[in-house]
Amino acid sequence: MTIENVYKISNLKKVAEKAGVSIATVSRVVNNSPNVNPETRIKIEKIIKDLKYSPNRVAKRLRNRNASGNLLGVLIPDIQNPFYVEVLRGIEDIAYKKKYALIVCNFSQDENKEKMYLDILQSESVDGLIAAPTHEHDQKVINLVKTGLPIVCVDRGLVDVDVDVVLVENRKGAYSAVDYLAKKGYRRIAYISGIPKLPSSRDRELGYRDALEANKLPVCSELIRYGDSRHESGVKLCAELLELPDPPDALFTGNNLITLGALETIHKKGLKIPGDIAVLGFDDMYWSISLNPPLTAVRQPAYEIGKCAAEQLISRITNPDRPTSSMVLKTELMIRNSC
Amino acid sequence: MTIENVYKISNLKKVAEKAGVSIATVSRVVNNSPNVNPETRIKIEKIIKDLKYSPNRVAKRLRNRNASGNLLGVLIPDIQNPFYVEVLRGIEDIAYKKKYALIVCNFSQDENKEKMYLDILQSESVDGLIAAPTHEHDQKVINLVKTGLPIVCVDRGLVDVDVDVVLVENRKGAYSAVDYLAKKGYRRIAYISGIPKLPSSRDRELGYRDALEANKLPVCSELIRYGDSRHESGVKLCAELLELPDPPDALFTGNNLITLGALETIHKKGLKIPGDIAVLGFDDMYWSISLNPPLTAVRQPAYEIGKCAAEQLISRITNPDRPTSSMVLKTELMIRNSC
DNA sequence: TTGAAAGCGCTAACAT
DNA sequence: ATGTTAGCGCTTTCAA
Repeated sequence: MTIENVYKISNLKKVAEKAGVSIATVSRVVNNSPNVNPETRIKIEKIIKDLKYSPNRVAKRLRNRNASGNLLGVLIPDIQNPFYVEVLRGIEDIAYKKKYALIVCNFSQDENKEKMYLDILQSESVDGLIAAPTHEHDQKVINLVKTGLPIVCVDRGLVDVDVDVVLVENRKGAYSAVDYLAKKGYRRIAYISGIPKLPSSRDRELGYRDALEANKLPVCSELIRYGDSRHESGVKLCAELLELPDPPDALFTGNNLITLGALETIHKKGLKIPGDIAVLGFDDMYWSISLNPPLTAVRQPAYEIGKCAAEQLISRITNPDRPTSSMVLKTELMIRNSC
Repeated sequence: MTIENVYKISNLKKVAEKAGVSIATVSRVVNNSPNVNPETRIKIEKIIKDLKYSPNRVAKRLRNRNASGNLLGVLIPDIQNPFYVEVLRGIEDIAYKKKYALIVCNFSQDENKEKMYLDILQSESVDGLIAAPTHEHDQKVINLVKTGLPIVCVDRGLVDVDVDVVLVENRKGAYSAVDYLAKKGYRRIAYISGIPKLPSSRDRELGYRDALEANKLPVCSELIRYGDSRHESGVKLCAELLELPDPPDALFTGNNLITLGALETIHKKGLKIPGDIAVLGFDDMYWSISLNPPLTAVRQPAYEIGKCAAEQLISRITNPDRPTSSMVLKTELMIRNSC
């Protein structure tokens, strides 16, 4: 393998020189413009191969700020959360298929990072953005939508602005979970909520309340706890619940990180699941079945959420005047042995 | 259209016009060049703020292909593996601190994707790359190193080429695990390896064999199984092991995905841990303690790996002539209740 | 069918 | 201290 084969720094000019044509013609060949003499095309294509020419994405984007640079931004609140990883996988697969590259930005729930990444994404002239904003009033994302940049929100929408969004039926999903618990005979069903300012958390709480009511079970405010969406709040709030004079006999956790935290507490106390306390989590994980006992959970179709979002986004980029739409995907109760 | 005009991004020219100076002067202000009149600077800074000017990263990179565009590439084999997520977190934190943006590319063990992302990264003129190559002979990454692009490898090195690398003591880590098992009295200790062509897998196997020998335990080939690094191979190979005429009394799993798969099989068979079979996994996870029983595991300092790699990379970018180095980080045995 | 040239936004060498 | 300008690699009129 010679050095020339390894270095890959050729550009339009070099190809043009070698072919004895202008860079415009080479550009036309590269971009499959019809107005090229077939013979010229063949000759140039060969040289392109020889020189291992491949277009410089940066120059292309600089030139065509408003055409497609085949670059999408993805803004993720917490890459440690397997839910978002799964969403990302869905996005990646569609992007790969449609030849888009991704700039993935994880802001770890840090609004300063979020702002920085949003600025970078804009500065990089991405063609579009898939984002899970920190909340419905996330002004930074709202402003970006107002610039006209194609954006699709996942998991939560945005207030005061028209934007494509992909959601799941949080309320119904929570209802099905708590209803299942109630029908199984559990009477004191607790709920640990994720960040309460997220619409998804509120909707899940609504579903929880609906199901309690439908099953003629009282809503006890001491059985509802509000955390952030971190592992630690699951640990702590579950402990509080368990130390209640009249502790719950079942626990519905608002998201997977909270579930994991709650499990930690339950195991630490040596409690049996579901004997001492039943557990049902919102968010399934590919290894929920590896838990002991395997966890019953409300599955969000995370991979599909990612796919849909990417498809929506690319469709909007292609056709910016299409009216905004919101997709709502169904959840599924994965029944295993934790309740 | 009007909306787009309102939020139109400003550039050097606009700032220069409004300030009545040349774009060069504005550029000097932006880049903190000393050669600018303090009064001019103040005036320009105000206008920059008013116009919400921020430099266009794409133009900057095109212009300075070899200077710093403050952009790093990260190539990850499997974002579903919590180990890499943790590494990524370490990289992110350093990058954020040093004002580098990241293009994160997950190729999901797909070599075609890997190739595409490598091409994209190069085409995007990243300043440097942190990569976990598919294996030591990964020609695509080797070629990239040969182009002179600053690269740091994590988790595995590269053969035939001089490159910075950040590793952990795989052999020692595995030794400590299996030695612990042996000292606890387990006699038939099985090992499920990850992809055997990875140096890390081989080193862990070496550590396993060392420990067996040191404890005067025979090495039984039927107790060593080779998988890929996926969940499914843990499921399947663990089942094979358990169906042996003389099944193992302890299981050492080569990475976290395999551990999860093995756990799934063990629970499905209704076996007790550690009574029926002890389990010790390579790779700790932040929720290992949420498992039942909490998992004893060899902790790799994944976050630190990411931090070190990012620091190494930035240092190499700053000083390309520094000799290559390899860092080896220590592992830690996290003793819990699964053995 | 092809080429010449402008220009995307920026930096830096050179000039003033 | 400040301005002028070439050029990074590309696409796209406009001309020929």
